[in-house]
Amino acid sequence: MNRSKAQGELAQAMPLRVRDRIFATARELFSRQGIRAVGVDAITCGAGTNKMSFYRSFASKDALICECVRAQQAEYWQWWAEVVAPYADPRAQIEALFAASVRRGCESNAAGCSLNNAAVELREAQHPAIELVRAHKADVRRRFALLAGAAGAADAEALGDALLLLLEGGAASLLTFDRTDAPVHGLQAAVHVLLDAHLRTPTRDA
Amino acid sequence: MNRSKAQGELAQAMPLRVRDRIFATARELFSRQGIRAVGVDAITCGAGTNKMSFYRSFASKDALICECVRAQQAEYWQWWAEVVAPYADPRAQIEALFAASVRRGCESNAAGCSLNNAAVELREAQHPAIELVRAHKADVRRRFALLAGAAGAADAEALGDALLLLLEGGAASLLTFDRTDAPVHGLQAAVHVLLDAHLRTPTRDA
DNA sequence: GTGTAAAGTTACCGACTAGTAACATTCGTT
DNA sequence: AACGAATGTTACTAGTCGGTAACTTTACAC
Repeated sequence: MNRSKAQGELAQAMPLRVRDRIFATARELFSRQGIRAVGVDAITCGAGTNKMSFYRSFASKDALICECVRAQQAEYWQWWAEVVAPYADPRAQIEALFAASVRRGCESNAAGCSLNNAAVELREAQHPAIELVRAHKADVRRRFALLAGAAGAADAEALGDALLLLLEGGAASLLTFDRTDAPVHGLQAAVHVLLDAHLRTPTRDA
Repeated sequence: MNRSKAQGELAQAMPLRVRDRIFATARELFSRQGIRAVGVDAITCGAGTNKMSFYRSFASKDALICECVRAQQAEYWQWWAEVVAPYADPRAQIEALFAASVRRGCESNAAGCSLNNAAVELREAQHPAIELVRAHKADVRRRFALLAGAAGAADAEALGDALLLLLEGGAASLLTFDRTDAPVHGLQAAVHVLLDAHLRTPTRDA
């Protein structure tokens, strides 16, 4: 009856509470195999428990999905804050974000942006998780525009959007390219060019 | 018994042959609702026919998916050729491709790149369609590098990859942003900056 | 030890899925 | 008229899915 028996391949060194084990397993499986491809049974089995315990912790699979999206979003902003923290210069912060993003993307098992993937898998329905993803992406866009403005860009929205496009493109490129030579490795160089163009002569003729 | 009876909402003004109607309906539904979300019954019903006729025309749903991907790929290159045709200058061709891409993305009902969406929905399995998507994306990357080289870029791979990243990012941005103000509208400006940076002083010091 | 809360077990429901068998019908060609 | 190919119709299999009911077992607190 010990939890460490071999039934849950993912259940080793996991949080004690069943709910947390289910949640961690779900995030892992969702990101690796996709939301629609992973059933409730697969999650509970992977967490070393059973379906009834699942429905005692979550109202439905959809509710679990929403919670996964919220967690992803929270961790993203935490990651952002940590990456940005060592730098005071906005331009340095931007470059650090992209450097860390390339690292993160290539190290992760997941392909692409898990929030975008969720949006793809859950479209057509007005699935509640999609609104969360939309709101998050709008937040990221706003943050990039703020950073671009702080860096001194004349057109902060334009620079911010260009950066966002590159970031999304980098994640998307990991969907179909081998991470060892994916186009995402050209991200930083492209960002550098964009920053140079938008931030040149910051306080010359004003 | 006339095909024009109301059973197939999509079956009006469609090709005569059942196989073609099924194929057209499948592509429409796949791109709007997703591959996994659309069942064989929904396709055949939308095409104004039935499941048996489906399996007389296609070996399986997976085979149909592969054929849809192949068609998408073929139409993409045809679109590319038509967009590029009016221009002789490689840089003008690149800019035309992005201008047309923004137009295409904002006019289309589909959100994002349908091939990327397929890769998201069919991952985990070594689904045959995914190899087609991979190969196609590698082709696009190669074509961009060739174009960048023809335009006179010192580092054609770098410019080509940067362009590919922007293109993919533009498509991805349509997944979660309203197409009226999605970041994709900044695509051409960003491309212009990148081209200027990579193509400046083309034959000066060589 | 006893009570209580968390978790495990088994069995089930209804809906949906891809795919098939057997048969009936339409339609164009000759 | 007749033939054959394409298509429609109905019914079915077997599996999976999300979700639930009723009950049993564990573990911890007092």
